[in-house]
Formats: sequence, structure tokens, C-alpha cells
Amino acid sequence: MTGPEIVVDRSSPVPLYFQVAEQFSAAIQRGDLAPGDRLDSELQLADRLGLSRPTVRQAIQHLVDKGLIVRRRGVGTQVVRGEVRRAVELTSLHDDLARAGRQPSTSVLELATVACPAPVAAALGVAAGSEVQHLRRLRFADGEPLAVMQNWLPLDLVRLTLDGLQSRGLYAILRAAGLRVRGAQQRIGARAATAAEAQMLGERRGAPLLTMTRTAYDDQGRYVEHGAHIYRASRYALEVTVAER
Amino acid sequence: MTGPEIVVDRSSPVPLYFQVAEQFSAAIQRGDLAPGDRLDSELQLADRLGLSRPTVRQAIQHLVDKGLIVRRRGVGTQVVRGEVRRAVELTSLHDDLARAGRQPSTSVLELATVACPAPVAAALGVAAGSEVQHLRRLRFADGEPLAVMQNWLPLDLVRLTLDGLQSRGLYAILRAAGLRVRGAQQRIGARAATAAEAQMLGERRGAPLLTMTRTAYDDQGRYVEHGAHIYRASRYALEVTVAER
DNA sequence: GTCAATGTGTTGTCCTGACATCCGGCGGGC
DNA sequence: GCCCGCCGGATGTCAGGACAACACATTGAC
Repeated sequence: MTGPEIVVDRSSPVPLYFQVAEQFSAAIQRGDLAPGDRLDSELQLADRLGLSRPTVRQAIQHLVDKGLIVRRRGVGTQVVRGEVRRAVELTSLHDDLARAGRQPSTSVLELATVACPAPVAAALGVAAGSEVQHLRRLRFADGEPLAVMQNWLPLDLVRLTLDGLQSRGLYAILRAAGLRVRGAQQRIGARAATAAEAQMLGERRGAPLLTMTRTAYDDQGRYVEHGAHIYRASRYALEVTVAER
Repeated sequence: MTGPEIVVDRSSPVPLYFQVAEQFSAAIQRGDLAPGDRLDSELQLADRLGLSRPTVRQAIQHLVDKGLIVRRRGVGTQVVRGEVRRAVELTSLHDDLARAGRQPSTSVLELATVACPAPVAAALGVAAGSEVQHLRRLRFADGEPLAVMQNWLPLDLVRLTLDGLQSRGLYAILRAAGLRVRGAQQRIGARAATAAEAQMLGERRGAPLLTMTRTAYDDQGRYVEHGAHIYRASRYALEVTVAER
């Protein structure tokens, strides 16, 4: 067992552990490493790649976190059996659709500065009634309505514009503004569509909707965005992978 | 800023980094560390606790993964703002309810060895039509119906019994059998209840249901369980926290 | 007064080394 | 032939050091 050919470029600014992780990930997705295959031991890998064991371990840990491989003390490291599906991670719907080969488009229904409703204020950690940006969008995939998304954002972090929202996802805008979103708390549920919602989404009243509220924080621990979204359950599902350390 | 008092016990079999992480986690949950508070620097912590920097880093990384704190290079480490909610992680409904102070109970509707349906076989990585255990349970919280859960498990890993399933969650049984579940891929959606489902759950036909399918793998990368569950959307929602490394 | 350069402190990355713990196979004893 | 103990090999944990990259405050020049 020598595994796939992995080369590291020490002159690259990309961290070595990340280079290794990416190449293993690619090898798994390609099928060069089949489900159930054993990886070389950490010491062998370190020797073969000219890296230290901690660096190799960091790379492998990265793949464990992504749910691609599993480790067993005293035994070794194996590729997870079964097909691998990409996790949604922390991306916007826009990016998700683009990656799935579907054409995303957006109709901005509302973009205004409003007094923050109490439940949203609690989630964002701002005073109730203080001014925040409120955004409501109807999202399409391949021209078909898919979701109605509402977002509230503090005024002092980024100013949204209609133009930007037409062509890019919200998270791309946040990133471009220098905000680094690091995590989020999400609550996923379901409920029946109201008449107004049904009309917008092309469903019947009472049709099941998938609901998600999300509060995202950045690398300063600030809450940067709170969203309340509804998806057509007939056209959309969320995928989540969980991996323990 | 000296932070909460942390003591490590070197004679304990619990890893040092885990002891540190747990005590920080407790301090945050207790409120000793308020949202936005800065932690001591890694070097200060290492010095104060008598540990090396890698060990302290490992503890902090653990908390970052749980979404409790954020790090910023060149600046420091802060507690995430806003209230912290526990993530569901990789536990069964039984454990979730018990932790939330609600009384879980279970009615086993079916427990039998069956020929594996094709879609389930694909998820479990076994041959279609091969024999697997099939389990169908009606779950209650405080005596009220909450969910109908179906699971399929290979025959060779664990043999389920009626008695065990009445009192314990499926995952507790798997753990007791020596299986270490390490991760899962989940798909979360919604749909309308059929007449039969509605009757079991005490809902009306067409009522929105939250659906989740989950395929869980163990520390050998084997798929050990595939589940297809439906929850009353009026009584249940899933919480997920996402944290990037 | 404004802006750029510098300095300090922090996390990010990477290295070497060591021992602990666990698993599984091998071989010897029975 | 079966069982038990040993042992090799793997990951898990921990130490200590070094330099890089980055953010922010301070200082200096203009």
C-alpha cells in the first residue's frame, strides 16, 4: 500500500497540511482511494512526503472532520465506506446551486432599514428596535421558484446594494466586505405554507415547507447575520454531515 | 484578564487538553466567561496551567469546533457572542429528549429480519435483497407522539431485542455492543403526512412533517445504520451548529 | 494634522522527540 | 486444537522550540 501520489510545494503559500489534505480528498473523490482502503501510516506518510508527523496528522484530521476517513488507534486509517456526498458547510444557497450545476437567480423583494424585531434582536445581540438592514429575496433555480429568504444584518458591518444582490450570494458579499464568517447556529423545521407564500413559490396553500433559521458569527465572535428562510420541500433538502473528533 | 480558574489533574486518565476544554466550556455555559470576553493568550495559558502550547492549542481547537469561541490571528481568542445552544451532534432522539428534560418513551412497531430494499442497500453498502434487521418505532415525548423512525442495520454487528429498545435509544445499544459511531451523513427535508402517518402521530392528513434520513458509520468506516425518520413539525425541530476550522 | 513605518503581541504553521495506549496477529503452552 | 500472553505497529497524547503572518497601537516623518 503506497497510496496516491502526493506532492507538496514548499514554496507555495498554501499550508503543507492543507495541500496534503486536498490531494487526498481529490484522490477519494476520483476513486483512486476506494471506500475501505487503508491509508499509509502516519509515519510512512511523513517519511514519504518529507514532512513531520504532526503536519501529516493535521492533514488527516482535516479529512476526518470532513467525514471522508476514519481513524482507529492501533489499527490505522481507512476511507469511509459508501459514496461521499459534499456537505453544505457554511455557504449560501447561491453557491450551493452553482456547484450543483443549477442556475441560481434572485429577485430582491425588499431591501430597507427597519427597526429590529425583538426575536431577531435577541439572535443578533442588538437592542430591540434598533436599526438594521432587512432583506427579503425570492430565489430561483433554473428559473423555478425555490425559496423565500429573509435576512437581517447590522448596519455597521456592510451596506447591501440591490445590484450586488442580483449577481452574488449574500455570503460572497460578506466575504468581499472583509467579514470572515466562521460558524453559525441553525434551526431546521417544517410548516405549512400560507396562501401568500404558496403563491410566491408556486405551491398550493398548506404545502409543506422546509424552514431554516440561521445566525452566523464572524471571526470576532460578532453575529453578522440572522436569516429566516423557507424552501419548497418538494424541490429542496438540506444535507449535513456530522463527524466526531 | 486572567480568566476562570482551571486546574488539571495529571494523574487522571482524561487527556489534559480535554480537561482544559471541558473547564472552559463549563465556564462559558456558567457565564463566568461572558460573550465577547477575551481568553488569555495561548502562551499565557500554557504558562499558567503548566502545559505546553500544543496542548493548550488542542483544547482551544476543541472549543472552536464546538462553536463556542473564535480565534483571530494576531489578535486573540474570544467567546462567541450570543447565547450558546447545544448542538444535536451524534446522539439519538432518546438522549436528546432526556437532556431536554422531557420523558422519552418508545413503542416498537416492528422488529424483523427483512430483505434489504435497494435504496437502503445502496446507503448501507450491502447487496440489495440481502438480509438486514428492520426496525420501526413510534417515539413519544411526555406521552405525546413525536416521530416515526425506521432503521435498517446489518445482521452481523448487533442483534436488537425488544426489551433493549424499550428502555434505551438505538445509539446507546450500539455503543454497548462495542460499536463506535463516528459520523453520519444526513439529509433533512419536509413533506406532507399520509393518512396513516397522520393517524399515528395525532396530526391531520397533509400536515407538514420534518423528514431526516441518516447513514451512520463507525470507526472502521463501516456503515452501521441507515434511518428514515419523520417528525411532527409542530413539535420538533433540528438544531445544527456549524463551525469552520 | 495626516500618513507611513515600526514594534509588539498574537495566532498559524512546522519541526523533532518521546512515551502511552490500543489492536491484532503470532507463537508457545496446555 | 484451543487459549493465553507477548509483541510489533498503529494512533493518541504531550513537550519544547522556531519562525511566519497578521493585527493593532505607537512612533516618526512629512
